[in-house]
Amino acid sequence: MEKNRRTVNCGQLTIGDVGKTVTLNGWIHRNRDHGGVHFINLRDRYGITQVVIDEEASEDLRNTASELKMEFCVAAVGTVRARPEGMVNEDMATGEVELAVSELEVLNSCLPLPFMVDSEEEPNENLRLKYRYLHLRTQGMQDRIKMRHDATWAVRNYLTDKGFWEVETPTLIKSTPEGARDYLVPSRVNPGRFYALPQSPQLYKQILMAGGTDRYYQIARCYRDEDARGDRQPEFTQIDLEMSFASRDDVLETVEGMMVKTFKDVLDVDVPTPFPRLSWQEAMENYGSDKPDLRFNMKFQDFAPFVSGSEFGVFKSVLESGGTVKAMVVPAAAEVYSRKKISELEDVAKSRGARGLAWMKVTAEGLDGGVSKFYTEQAAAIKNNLDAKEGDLILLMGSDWKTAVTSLGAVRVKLGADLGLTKPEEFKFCWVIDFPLFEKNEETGNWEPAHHMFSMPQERFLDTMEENPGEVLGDLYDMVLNGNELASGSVRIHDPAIQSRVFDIVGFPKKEAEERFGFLLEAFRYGAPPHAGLAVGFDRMVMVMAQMNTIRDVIAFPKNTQGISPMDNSPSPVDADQLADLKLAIIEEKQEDKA
RNA sequence: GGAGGUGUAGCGAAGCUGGUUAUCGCGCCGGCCUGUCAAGCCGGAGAUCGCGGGUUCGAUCCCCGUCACUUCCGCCA
Repeated sequence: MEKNRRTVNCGQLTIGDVGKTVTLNGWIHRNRDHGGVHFINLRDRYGITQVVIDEEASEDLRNTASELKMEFCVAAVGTVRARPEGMVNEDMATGEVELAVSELEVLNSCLPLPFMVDSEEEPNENLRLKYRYLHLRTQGMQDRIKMRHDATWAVRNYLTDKGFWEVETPTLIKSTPEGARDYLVPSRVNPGRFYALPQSPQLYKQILMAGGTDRYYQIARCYRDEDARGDRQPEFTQIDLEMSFASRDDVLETVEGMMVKTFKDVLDVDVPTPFPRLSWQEAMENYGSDKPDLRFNMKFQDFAPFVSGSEFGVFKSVLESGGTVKAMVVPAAAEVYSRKKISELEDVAKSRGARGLAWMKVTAEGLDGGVSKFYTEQAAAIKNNLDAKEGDLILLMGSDWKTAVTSLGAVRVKLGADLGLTKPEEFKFCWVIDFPLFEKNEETGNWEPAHHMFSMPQERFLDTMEENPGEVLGDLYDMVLNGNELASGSVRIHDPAIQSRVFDIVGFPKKEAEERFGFLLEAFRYGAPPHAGLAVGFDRMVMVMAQMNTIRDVIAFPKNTQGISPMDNSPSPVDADQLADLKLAIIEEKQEDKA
């Protein structure tokens, strides 16, 4: 390699380099053999340079050139020359020049490709993952991997400027079964015992606060053994941070600044601050989601005032049983949405537990179609009250509150996509705050932490939180971007007395608490400072920045939805010896079809 | 665990209501070609239509089952 090592890269030659003798290393991107003259587009990470083997070239050289195939890795030595008049390629950074080759060395050949590295058409995802090294060569992946790097760089710069220290925390930790399932790692030295991979560095970062670190961050890998989605896979990356003596607003402002800096540095996009703040209640009432997509409006409105004056019984009984009836006006959708398409929307609502989806279309005269016949008398009032205009579609949802808003919320999301209201190049941040601290488990009737047990109840609930846990709001906050939950955090409990009361409310035995995270509780008894923090889903953030639909497109080596890596075929069985070392045995699943 | 979608040469797709020699583009192989840049022209190879069963005179097409991928629900402190 020493001999034909590159002296320049494939993206840097310009007209000013004409006459120089240089060496390029790269891949055969395109190969155009005209019989006489032979053109090669040589590609590396930095760009593409046209390499020319002239007719006058030596037989040796011409033979070598004719052997070249797609994605061969080669070294080309030659002289930079200006392209002939009229032959300049305006679309190439190096389009004014070309390399007249004097020596060509094949550094490595390439098998026939399973798919075209340069194609407009992407092969299916499984193939992309199997041959990840090839897919990583594509411009799209190169751009996204760079974007991801740029984003980490911006984040590290910003947080360092703000006085944060990056501290690593263990990845072999104690298993804490609440929350997501843990990935377990057996201990050979301590047979029968297991480490867990961290779902987040939560406990450690709080202890860092107790340890006087004051401001901590970490670009941390986290692991959760749950089924994958487009925005979720077994291992993912968080920008985890925590601040001592900080209020909620300190954290929100710090993170807003981090987003501003990151979007500016990486995309040259100016993100306006402060981000709008919605209470969880508002988000649910208006958008039916705790991660509302604010790129389009279509807020829900209360339809209850029109229910009693109508013969439509379904909504009446909903209200009588304490439920909610919501209306959503879809602008200019009456024409586009046929019965069939509305029934598709209804299916979405049903998948979220709704019994149905009522609708009517707004005409110049009044209301038409669907359930409109029940509301003819109130048509004018409805139009006026809901601010619905001719050609609009009104969707109505009646159910218990939670089902009503969440199912209509799902419909809203689908409409946003179908109507082209969710432009990927638009970035609408918001904060969702004031989450309930406790949720009732409908099956057991017990109170459970909505986030985790270390989040602080808001001060006004402190005296009375035992009386009605369901009404207690926590100092919790989520950052939402374009309908994606991008970050989540809270002000933490640092007072052992309050912590103990929270454990009591969720019925978490003191003994068990001491066993699981006694070390944290103990730390709090040694003058731990008040602190607050949050974690940003880094993969999701880069996904939105790169305008992709799945985090797998911004992760170099992702797993598929089955948790499998098609490239290296993990997870895989292990040798009996390995299991024996760990004192583990595999339980074979029973064949149930034997009768 | 559940619901939907997809599965046709190496890749991306077409194949409408059952009858085709299973089509097209890219790639691959061979040949021609002095200025291309998604080069062009001529020729060629390459497909048990995911797999298994069924209906039918006949199935890529219809039905059932199954597998893989994917989207969503459940799950994700």
